[in-house]
Amino acid sequence: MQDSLTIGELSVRSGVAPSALRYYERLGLIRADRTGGNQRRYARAELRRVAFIRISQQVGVSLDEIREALESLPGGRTPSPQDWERLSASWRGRLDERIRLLTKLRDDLDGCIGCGCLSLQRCTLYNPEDTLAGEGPGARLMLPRASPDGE
Amino acid sequence: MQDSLTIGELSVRSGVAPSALRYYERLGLIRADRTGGNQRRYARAELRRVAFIRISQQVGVSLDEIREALESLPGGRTPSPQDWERLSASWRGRLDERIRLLTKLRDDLDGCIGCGCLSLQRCTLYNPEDTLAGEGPGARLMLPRASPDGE
DNA sequence: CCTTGAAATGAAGTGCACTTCAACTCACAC
DNA sequence: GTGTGAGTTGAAGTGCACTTCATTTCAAGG
Repeated sequence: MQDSLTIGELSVRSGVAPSALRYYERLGLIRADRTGGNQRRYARAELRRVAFIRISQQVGVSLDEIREALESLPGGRTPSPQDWERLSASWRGRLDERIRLLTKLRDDLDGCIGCGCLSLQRCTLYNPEDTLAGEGPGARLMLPRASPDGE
Repeated sequence: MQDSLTIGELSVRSGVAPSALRYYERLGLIRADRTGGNQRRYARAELRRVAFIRISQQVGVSLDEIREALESLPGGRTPSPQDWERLSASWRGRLDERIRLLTKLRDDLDGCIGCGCLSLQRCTLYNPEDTLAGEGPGARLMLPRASPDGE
């Protein structure tokens, strides 16, 4: 059991494609040493970073924000469980918020199925102030949303 | 109060940019009549379609699937409340599933914050069988995920 | 040594959901 | 009738998260 992993090994063990790992490195999310022949060798601690990245993505965080979070880890030493705890906890509010909005949407959808409204009137389903912003992909430059009014 | 809307009016009342409305039309999600001068005029019923599109997006459905759903609406007559109810209900399972996965992620994150694991070992956070597939954007062609193993 | 599978690189491509741009035409109030 | 804001089009651009490709180099076993 060596103390470093090739990109192929890290890929298999993390479930992340080699191309994605190289991409993460370009973005500064993970790092690797190089062999004399210029091949990447990952310290075992990188496995945790990759795990953190994938979990964070499920929470709906962008790679750029994940990078910022990872930059707050201590340099020099291997991050402790407490370090990871702090990072994970920082997504907690976001996760709660997403769950809350989605649950609201579900409940409202129930209500609206009952009344069959689905109009833009005052239906709680269609409230831009309270929307799942950044949920999907799509262009980032959006016109400021006008408030919808009655049908 | 006229019975048709210009693209600007539909945009303001739906909160969707004109460019997005044209895009939806190209994809076959909405339709418009044309004036003699080739300008779009939307029937009021299109407002409901746009509302349905935006709500569906919040549920995490792609425009392509939304198009398929909308195609199941009756042609010829204006869709009834029951028609919309049926469509909305068809997203319900998906919404439930998303909420379930996110909630699981939250609970597991709590547990893992306690134990500080965040490894790829057997942490329930990192289970590809039970992932929020299709949550983010990103390329569609993904390598089949290898099962992650212990650190 | 030689072969063979793995790895390296940069550039380009993919998919989604749009937006932006340029050049032009409409519709309507005055 | 004229000006002005709103609308039209196709083509190209944007942002994110990657993948694919072609070409070349490495590493390790036999």
